[in-house]
Amino acid sequence: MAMTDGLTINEAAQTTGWSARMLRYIESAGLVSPSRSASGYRLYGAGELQRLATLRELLDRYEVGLSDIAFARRLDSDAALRVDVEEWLAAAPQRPADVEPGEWLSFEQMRHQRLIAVAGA
Amino acid sequence: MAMTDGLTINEAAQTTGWSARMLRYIESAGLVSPSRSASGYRLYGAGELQRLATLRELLDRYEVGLSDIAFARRLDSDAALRVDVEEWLAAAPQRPADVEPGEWLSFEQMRHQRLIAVAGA
DNA sequence: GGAACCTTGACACGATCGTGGTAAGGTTCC
DNA sequence: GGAACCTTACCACGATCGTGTCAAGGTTCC
Repeated sequence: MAMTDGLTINEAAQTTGWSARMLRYIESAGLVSPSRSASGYRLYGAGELQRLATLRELLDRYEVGLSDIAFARRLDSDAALRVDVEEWLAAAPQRPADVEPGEWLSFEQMRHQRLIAVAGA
Repeated sequence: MAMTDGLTINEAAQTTGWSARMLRYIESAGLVSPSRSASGYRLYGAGELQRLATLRELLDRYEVGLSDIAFARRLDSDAALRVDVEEWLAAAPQRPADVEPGEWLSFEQMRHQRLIAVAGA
């Protein structure tokens, strides 16, 4: 079976500027996972090549790491994580001053308090 | 002048379970920035103590790193970065098999047409 | 004025990230 | 059947992350 369904890893490397080593690494990070031929060869289609090109742009333009994009992907797929991170970030750096020092609110309590504050505002 | 506006760094460390070293590190990561006394001492108020406690919960519960939360914060404050990351992640979640060029070209338009041509060859 | 804090800066260390190699073995093509 | 690919699995290396510790100096409190 000829591999007409996409580029092999070295062809994809040539095309995108990534090294074959990095293409495997990017796959292990869960960012770009090409399909496989019957015998296990990676086959990069137009979609994967596009993603690899824009991934490079993304990293260069914003000076972020692959692990950052991997975390963003995790934020996208794990709703509970996303909500908790968002709520943590949303917590005001300054206090409404009605919190008693000494007893910390759990996430659920904090969420409840914030909902009350929003509803009452 | 007595520091009645908050806990000093070692008091905050005692209270939250973080080490004083880590409180400075967390501040350097832009996650929890206490106010300062006239002479430069960090003063942790109830809000900061709350954030430190929930930060620990967040890291433990999801096994994420401080750098991940710092990146989430950056995502929150940098709209352009957020949009570009979101669009990258949305481009091809999993195995689109055969993608129509018109679909994903909407992101970063013409610049990639050369790539697409090569991929199609 | 001394003890006990606080500050920034530095050195250190294991763990992980981002890369590159190499080795041992299977696949494709001619 | 051999050249040229591909696979996974390792070793290595500098850079950064998450910590601790220590030094040199300023501040607070008694």
